[in-house]
Amino acid sequence: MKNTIRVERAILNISQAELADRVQVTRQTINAIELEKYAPSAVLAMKIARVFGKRVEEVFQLEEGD
Amino acid sequence: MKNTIRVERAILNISQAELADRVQVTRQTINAIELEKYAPSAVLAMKIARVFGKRVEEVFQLEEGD
DNA sequence: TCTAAATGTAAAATAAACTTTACTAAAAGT
DNA sequence: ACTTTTAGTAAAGTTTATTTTACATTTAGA
Repeated sequence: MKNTIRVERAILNISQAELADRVQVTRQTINAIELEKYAPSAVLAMKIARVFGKRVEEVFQLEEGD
Repeated sequence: MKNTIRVERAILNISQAELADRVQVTRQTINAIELEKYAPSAVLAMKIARVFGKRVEEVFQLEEGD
């Protein structure tokens, strides 16, 4: 699954650690998702989208293999 | 996490098995999510919402504890 | 340049999602 | 009433997400 977390973070100008803090996960979890090492849970995806003031589908996009 | 899968299924008039089939999981997985025994992955949540022609946030809602 | 902040990474452990098989019960159709 | 479809459940197993600790690298600022 693709995502635009890096771009959204840049817009808000917040670090991975700051985002992690706001959605209550570790910094490593945000890093792994941002680098697409794995896909988040729906709960986490929704929290992240909410921080960015966007819909889940605007931040995360399904890919072929998903 | 709450969801309106049952209602959306009723609108489309499809069974849990039919939905499971369309999003490529087992019937038990749909049943468990529908009964809120656990929350789906983001990938699955997006596929389910897509079947219903709705946004993820329209089908799934974060709760206090999430 | 020196330092601090931010990011990338990795291994081991835990938790949570999902599968498989299988059985029960309810609901709907005939 | 009988049969079929749909839904609920459960235990054991596999896979994936997330945490923890820790260290290395890059970026930015003073």
